[in-house]
Amino acid sequence: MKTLIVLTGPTGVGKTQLSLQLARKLGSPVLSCDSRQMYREMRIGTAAPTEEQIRQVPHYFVGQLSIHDYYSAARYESDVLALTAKLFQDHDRLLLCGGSMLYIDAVCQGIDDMPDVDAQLRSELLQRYEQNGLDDILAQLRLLDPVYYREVDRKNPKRVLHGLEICLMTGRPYSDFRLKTPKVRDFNIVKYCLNREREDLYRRIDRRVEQMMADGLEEEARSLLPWRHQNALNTVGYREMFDYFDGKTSLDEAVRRIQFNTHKYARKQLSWFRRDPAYHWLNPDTALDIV
RNA sequence: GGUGCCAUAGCUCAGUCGGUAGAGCAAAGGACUGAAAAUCCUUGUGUCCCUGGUUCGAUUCCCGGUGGCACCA
Repeated sequence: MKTLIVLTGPTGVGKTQLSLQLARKLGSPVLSCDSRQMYREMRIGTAAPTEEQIRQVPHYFVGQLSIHDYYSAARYESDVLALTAKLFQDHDRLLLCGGSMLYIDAVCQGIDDMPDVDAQLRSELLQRYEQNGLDDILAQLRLLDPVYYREVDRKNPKRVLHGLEICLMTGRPYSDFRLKTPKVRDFNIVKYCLNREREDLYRRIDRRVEQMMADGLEEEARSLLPWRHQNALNTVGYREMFDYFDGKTSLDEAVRRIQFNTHKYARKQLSWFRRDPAYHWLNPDTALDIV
């Protein structure tokens, strides 16, 4: 039986470093699971693996997209499954490493079958929401899908909007598609989550942000400014720089806010991982012997 | 040395016409199925700088002290 080893943990905990060592030990490439390192224009601000690191160990799903491309957790699921089907032919164990929670779950449990969102419908609904407010959207969702209306977080525009999108696109209630039935994979999955003392983690994050600045985050962000409204750029490290370019903050403030927002993101990741009892929790400094 | 202003949550500050106080940020927890580094929800007891006075009652008013800032010498 083939095995997929999932290595995750909050941002800045040391996944990349460990994944290189583990991959070498396993003789596996790294299947990256980071929804932002996939964009080739965003190397510095996402702390993507360097060319040198990629030379040491082959990586998939790093820099394969442009910020202008549409992508989603569901596409990631099918891309990864297609790849593992191929790679498992001459590997017994493969390493999947990254911190994008939903993407990990998409691979491990699957995502219910549902049509891709139509870009035009999305922008129309978004405009309607901005003009008329969420109540207008909610009212229609209530008519078209009372089941989801009851369950959904009615204060969360993204959830509400997406529910209505699917209803309008398919003519069927969103809840008909949203079955939440876990898919069974034809390989084993072993899940590891790295963690550190909170203070230690934050210190590493803060230092990493300073390193990004030294590596040219400001220039990278400035070069992407014309496309700031692309979803890919709605990302910690870029938004704060855009605010700085707008004159809303000083550069020092922008850096501090990147650090704080990265702390927040790390906490959010931990809260997701804690919920999943399948994880084995590891200290990054002593984790090498798991394989 | 003189005068003025300030001293309240980890930080920046608001406020109490005298009845022991609240925002933003930080921090902490949670939700999460095609935008997910996104989006959304919850959590605020702190010698209100110190001593004394007035008062039933002072963080609030008054005297003095300490520290900071500004201006004048």
